[in-house]
Amino acid sequence: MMRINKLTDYGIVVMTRIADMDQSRVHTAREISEDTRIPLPTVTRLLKTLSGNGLLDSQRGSQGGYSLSKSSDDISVADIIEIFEGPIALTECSTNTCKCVYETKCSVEEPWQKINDTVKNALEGISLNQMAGKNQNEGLLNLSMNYSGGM
Amino acid sequence: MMRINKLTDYGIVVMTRIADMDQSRVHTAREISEDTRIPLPTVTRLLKTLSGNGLLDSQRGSQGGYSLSKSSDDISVADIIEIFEGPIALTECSTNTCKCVYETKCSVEEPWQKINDTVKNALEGISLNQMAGKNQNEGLLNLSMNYSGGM
DNA sequence: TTTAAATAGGACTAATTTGGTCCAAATTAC
DNA sequence: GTAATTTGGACCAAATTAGTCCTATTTAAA
Repeated sequence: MMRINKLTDYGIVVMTRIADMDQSRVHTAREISEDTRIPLPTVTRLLKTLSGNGLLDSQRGSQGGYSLSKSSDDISVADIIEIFEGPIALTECSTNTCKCVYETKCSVEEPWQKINDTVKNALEGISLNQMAGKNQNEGLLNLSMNYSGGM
Repeated sequence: MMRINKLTDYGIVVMTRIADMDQSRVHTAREISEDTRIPLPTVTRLLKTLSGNGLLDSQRGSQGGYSLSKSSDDISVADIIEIFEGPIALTECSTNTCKCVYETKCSVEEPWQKINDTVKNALEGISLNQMAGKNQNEGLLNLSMNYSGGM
């Protein structure tokens, strides 16, 4: 199905949610978990990863929490995906460091790079702002998954 | 890393290889395995899947083998990927049948579909012909993987 | 008509990845 | 000092993926 990972998808959900929240204060993991219905331990992990990679600012201690490190206009979907999945590369050959075994330069390398660039551009072209819609969308949850009936 | 699966990648290698071969005759699994260095049992499986899904014609029995079911111009990378991975859909929300749990129509749905369409178009836009290069490329092997040292 | 060379179909296992949870430490506001 | 948080990392279970193998069927040719 050529999916991005669930956690990556959750990551986007979480970021989108934060982008939709009051930017004047920080938000706790608990708050975000309740809003998104994603279990707290998982949200915790996502937020740690996101802040560890500079997409969120964190504030420790009581009254602490997370907030966007920059404007939602300046955060792309690609940014988030790359944090959870590494560089966007559909195959080994998509990267510039393709090491084909039997060819000094195999013929599929170039088309793959073209494909990959297209995909990458598509993902870089969508900002968090666009994802959020910047209108009310409470309790967003873009996955048809199992947090409805409690797995 | 947001990769397509290894088997899908192999599938593309195999199809590309066949596209580069003499179109006037059929080619056996053994022959393709030797050319690509992908182990025979795996190649066998790939070919079965590809022919079962109409991308290859097969001829049973002695002197049998596989050949492209249509011109390499008319086979896209997307065709191959979809056989191994199902419809191209980066997230559940990418499909038209997104069933968001808490929203009648969540806000991320539309951007995801846009992203997905872009990706899909990119993959549909590259024909096998382009992948093959249609010039000599013996023993192509576009994966930096472990069939050099024999696993 | 027998035999050898192929594909077809599917079961099975091992390896890897992913998803999800939990705990102890550090930090900070009150 | 205490309660509320994030930080860091270990850990396990579940799911997916990769890869192999066996048997049946088909066909060309001896």
